[in-house]
Amino acid sequence: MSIPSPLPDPLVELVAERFRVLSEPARIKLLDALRAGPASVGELAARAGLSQQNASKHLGVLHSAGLLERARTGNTAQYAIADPSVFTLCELVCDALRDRYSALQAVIPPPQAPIGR
Amino acid sequence: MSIPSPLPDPLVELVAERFRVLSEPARIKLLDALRAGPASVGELAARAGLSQQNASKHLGVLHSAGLLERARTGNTAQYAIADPSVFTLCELVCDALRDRYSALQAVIPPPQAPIGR
DNA sequence: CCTACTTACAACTGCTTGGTTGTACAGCTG
DNA sequence: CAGCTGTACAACCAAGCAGTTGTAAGTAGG
Repeated sequence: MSIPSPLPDPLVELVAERFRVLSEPARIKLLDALRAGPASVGELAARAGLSQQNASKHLGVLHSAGLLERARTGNTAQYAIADPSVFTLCELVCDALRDRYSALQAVIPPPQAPIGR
Repeated sequence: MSIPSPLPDPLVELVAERFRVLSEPARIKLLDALRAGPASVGELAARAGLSQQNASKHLGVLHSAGLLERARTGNTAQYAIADPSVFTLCELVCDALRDRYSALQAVIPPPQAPIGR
């Protein structure tokens, strides 16, 4: 374990910030869209079902967070994954969610889909 | 890869929600405090440097998210980690952050600590 | 029974931020 | 040069949430 026991405050902030960047459905969709490979803003917006402005905004957030790389080629901007660990994070969460809900499904007489906040 | 390619919307929501729960420094501190083992609200509040009400509130959030287990014994409430995967998540983020900042340190003539938003 | 203690909840405030709208800027094309 | 396309930025509105304050409920102890 290379992590100090009382997490220093600055590290706590950075970790929370990283999670905050990933806490938005639109950004998860964009990252998901990037699983198919690098693409332009318009292409990603289409894949994720977002407006061009909204996609650009969220891509900017992901880029400033260091999760994406940007490459401008002529008139278009190519975004690509800069930190592949985000996929590992998402997979871990998906596994945990699957475990949780399968556990729930084993307990509840399920009347309907468990989705609904 | 057991994860569908265009992530279904409900799953996207759940993943984002999980990250949102982890996107708060106070909650990261509480989880960090729980690395030393289960403890009462007051104890955790002290460890994390939070007020009792604030700690209770955030512990409630973590509990509703399924990350913590609650056990009331007499007058006190014992909270414990229910989903150890959160630690894996935090370690992954810490590693990624370390990589990122070491990469930055290799580029920048570092005048000072790179922490500072 | 009365007091002290621990936990949880409700109300309030201020800040942050997501999505939209409008627009500016840069590059390609004819 | 003019028009079109792709991208980014700024301003606005509305919703959500963190932290505080106050307090209620439940338990243990004298």
